[in-house]
Amino acid sequence: MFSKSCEYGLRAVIFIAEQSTLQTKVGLKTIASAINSPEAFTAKILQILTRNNIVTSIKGPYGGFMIEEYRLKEITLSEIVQILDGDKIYTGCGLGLKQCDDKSPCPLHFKFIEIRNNLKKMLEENTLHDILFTDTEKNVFWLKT
Amino acid sequence: MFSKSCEYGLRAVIFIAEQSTLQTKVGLKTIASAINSPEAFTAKILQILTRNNIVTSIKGPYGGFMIEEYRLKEITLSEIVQILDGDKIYTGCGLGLKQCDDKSPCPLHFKFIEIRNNLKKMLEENTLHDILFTDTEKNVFWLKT
DNA sequence: CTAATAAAGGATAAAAAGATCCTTTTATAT
DNA sequence: ATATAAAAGGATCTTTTTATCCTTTATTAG
Repeated sequence: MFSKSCEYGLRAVIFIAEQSTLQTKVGLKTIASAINSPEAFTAKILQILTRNNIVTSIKGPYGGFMIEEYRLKEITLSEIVQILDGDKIYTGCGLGLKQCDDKSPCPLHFKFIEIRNNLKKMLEENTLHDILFTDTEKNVFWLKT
Repeated sequence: MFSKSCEYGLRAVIFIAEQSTLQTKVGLKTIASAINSPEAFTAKILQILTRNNIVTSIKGPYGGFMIEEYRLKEITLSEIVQILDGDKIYTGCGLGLKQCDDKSPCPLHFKFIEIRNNLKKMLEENTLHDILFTDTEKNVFWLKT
């Protein structure tokens, strides 16, 4: 569904968000080991997320990554996915046709947009805050990757 | 959503199915140009689909690919997707975690399985026959890739 | 000011997906 | 039987994605 970059990105952001609610800033090593992702690759993804103002980074000793409290209710999963995977997941045809829309639909078009709209809706409706506070086993799942 | 192989495969199968209802067997060149896919790559995909008894191939002059009439109501989109992309689309965690299920769910788990189940249901419920006969502009869309 | 720490960023490498080429096998018409 | 047409299959190449390494920049404590 999502690229590896996007999966790592989402995991990283959710983890950072979680720690941020505890007023804790986290470094790359901590993040990568918590979410079980390759460190250097995760660094690249965090750079992108930093440039796109999803996370805030602080350089130097005692530095790390964090997300401002007020941003938790603003940032949606959709934004993160769009930054890391673009919008092909929202706009792409199921059969990969360039020209496929309501006017000239592929044979799967109408069945497909239904699914895609559900996904889109879900990603747009869920902010980091929502994800953190409907988590059934908060802070626990990370240990089981 | 799907890999390129799977997109080409679905397009090829739908095209072959369409032609098969007209009692017409089609060759690789015809298929690749109709569905706008790379010929040699499409050949590989058709090999896989032949081995998996989705399409029937006939070698030699006047050969080509076809789908038996009675198979049209049996073959679902789901089968084709599973053959070409495996079942990660059905079973994989949205965040890419190995261990993620109802018992130890990732933070997106319950929101995700809803989407995935919709997709699964759609692919399982639609046979080639269904796709062919709910196509709004039958035989036309291929020309517009 | 210096040493140390941590993120940023450039360059490169490895793996996977996508695509092509060429030879072999099978079947058909003449 | 032979020439030909078409799919099967092996080998190889290209591109994209995933991943690593190393140098530079920024920040902090002492």
